[in-house]
Amino acid sequence: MRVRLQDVADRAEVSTATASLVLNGKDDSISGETRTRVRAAARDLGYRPNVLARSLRSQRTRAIGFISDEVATTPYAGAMIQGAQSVADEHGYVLLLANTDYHPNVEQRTVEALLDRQIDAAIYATMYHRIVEPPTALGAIPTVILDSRPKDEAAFSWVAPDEIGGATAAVEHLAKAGHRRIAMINDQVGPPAAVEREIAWRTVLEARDLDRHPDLLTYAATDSASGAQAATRLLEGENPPSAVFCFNDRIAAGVYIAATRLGLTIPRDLSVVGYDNQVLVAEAVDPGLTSVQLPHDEMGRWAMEQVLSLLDKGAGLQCKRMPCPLVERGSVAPPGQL
Amino acid sequence: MRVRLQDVADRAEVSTATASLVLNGKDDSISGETRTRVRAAARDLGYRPNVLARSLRSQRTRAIGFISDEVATTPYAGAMIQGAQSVADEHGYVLLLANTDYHPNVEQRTVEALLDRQIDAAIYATMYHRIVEPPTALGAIPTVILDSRPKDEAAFSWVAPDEIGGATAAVEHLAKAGHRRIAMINDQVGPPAAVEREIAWRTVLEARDLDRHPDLLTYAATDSASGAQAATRLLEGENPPSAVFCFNDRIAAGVYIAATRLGLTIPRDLSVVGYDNQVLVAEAVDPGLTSVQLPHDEMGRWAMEQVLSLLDKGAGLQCKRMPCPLVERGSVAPPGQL
DNA sequence: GCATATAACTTAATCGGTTTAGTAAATCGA
DNA sequence: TCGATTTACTAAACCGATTAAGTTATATGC
Repeated sequence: MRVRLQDVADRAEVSTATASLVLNGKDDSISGETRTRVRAAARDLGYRPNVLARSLRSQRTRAIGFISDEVATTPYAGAMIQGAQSVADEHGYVLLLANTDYHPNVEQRTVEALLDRQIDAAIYATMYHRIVEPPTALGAIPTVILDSRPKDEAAFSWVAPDEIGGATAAVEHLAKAGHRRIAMINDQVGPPAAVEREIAWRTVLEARDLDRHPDLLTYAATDSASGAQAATRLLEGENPPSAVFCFNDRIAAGVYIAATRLGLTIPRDLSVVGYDNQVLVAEAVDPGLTSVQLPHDEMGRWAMEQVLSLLDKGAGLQCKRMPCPLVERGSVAPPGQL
Repeated sequence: MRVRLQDVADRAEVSTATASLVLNGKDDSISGETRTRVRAAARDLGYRPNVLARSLRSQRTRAIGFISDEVATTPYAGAMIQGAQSVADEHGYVLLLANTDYHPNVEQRTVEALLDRQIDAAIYATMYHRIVEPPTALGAIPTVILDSRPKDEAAFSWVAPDEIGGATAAVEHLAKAGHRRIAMINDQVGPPAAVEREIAWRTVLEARDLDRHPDLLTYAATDSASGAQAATRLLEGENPPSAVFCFNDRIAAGVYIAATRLGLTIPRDLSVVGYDNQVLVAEAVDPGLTSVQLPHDEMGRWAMEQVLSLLDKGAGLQCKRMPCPLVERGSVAPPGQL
């Protein structure tokens, strides 16, 4: 059986009230002699407070619900949990995990289960950047949206990747290398990330007055096989690009496959930039893939920090676009003389 | 303010005792009329029990601590959390996350924080298969080890990948394709997974009386660049293999890179099998990499099921080697005439 | 007709803390 | 010297449930 405050109080020959006051540092009116006696008793017995009991009384659990659609889809998205978890830990908070499985009923049930456990606040996370509408039950507690944007942007604090910035950096990087025919292979499903990256791509083409032939934009599913198909279309077309900006690294891997099959060498004959900076993919290809990094860890940390400042300081809502840095490897070179 | 049992009782004009009995189905001695009144009141008010209060009284929180060294290293290891989480969810349990950061002090602190919250049991997980010694504090509650083996194998329930089975399947697959010179590139650090996979490789070579030249075994760090170096050594040596079994997919990706640079085509000139079945890597290369899958999701589920049966049925300790199935893609063919 | 069993509740203790209000003794001021 | 503070504690309420032990009215047995 665990040691209770009562046991400490007994050993120090004081009441539980006194023991509690001492151990919580509210001991202005406790004599020094008693203080040391209580502390010694607690130490000797190895006393640890029962957080449940304390929470029941104080109406604060120091637990944060981490609700996400799933944990494991995108490999490095776990870094968001990691980031959030470590900030929570630094402040003596704990993370309660829950999944929605992309299903409103499950979500409803799961959010209620967390609220039943009296979580102080919640992080509503998604494994990829999209537009979400958190369940109304979460209105009862501070909630921060992680890696997505709420339908009503003014109702929540949120953090999402700066897709425009990341994609702009990628395309600028290609343009600065001298490319004038920069194609894009985008996600055919068209999530917000795809829309924004496409806007950025188009904007750079216009700003620098590069080739804007409609053939330069094509779509694929987000796997390497589809990426290879799309790249083949581009490269065998009438106006093949000298560089390709891809929605993600898997598509970019497909571009490598297509290029090799067509006898093209990267980066001599074709430059490629991906998105996500999935190290596993980016380093599995030769030469390494230059890619834009999604700041999962930073977003997770930011979200938790925002949660805590909503809780502690009663701060106001905030939203943040987290920068997506370009990670250079070997897949970009000046255009050749094809 | 949340609706309390007291509010329900008031509305139904009964005591909280009666309300509690009705809502928990222990209503043998409650009249049908009262039953419906209480249930209606609960429904009308949207009553949800305070799990904290219930747990304090019942001494069971239905919370399981999930302690791991880190969350996000190996991309798909998050599938372990996912597996554990979904089983927990099915049984009305919740997961409390904690990290050890591979640091004994952090581990100590973090485990105590979980115990202070009165978790019913714990899963002690690692992001790769190794030998662990969980903190003694965990002796107080049922604990299952996930993706590792305890130093004292009889002291805990545990589940780890069946490395021998997986590696045997991989090497047998190559042997059955007709290869007699099957090399292995193993992890130079030598974790248990590496030791066991090497034993399996050697055993198949002996059982089938294949070439066992010492040059056929070499070591690398577990990234593609090191894999490429090791593969180059093998392929430029005096007795190049016709097939390579790699410790993991990243090394295998390096083998592709080396092969291509040496003008060899996979699988015509060289067959390759990896380990981990990291889809991102396996599909980023051309042809797709045949690989052995680590059963993260299944192990996570098994661990949680074991935890629950220790809790509910007071079952005994168990340990389990989870099968690692071979996933065939296009990197294996009969040996050529080199 | 009276003790006893049963039905249908309620009272109050309990889980393990925190905190407000209160008390007794020591100290102070005039 | 006596009321007013101050010091150093403690008693008891409280958080929101669960549950063992009563309580009251009605039904049953003989």
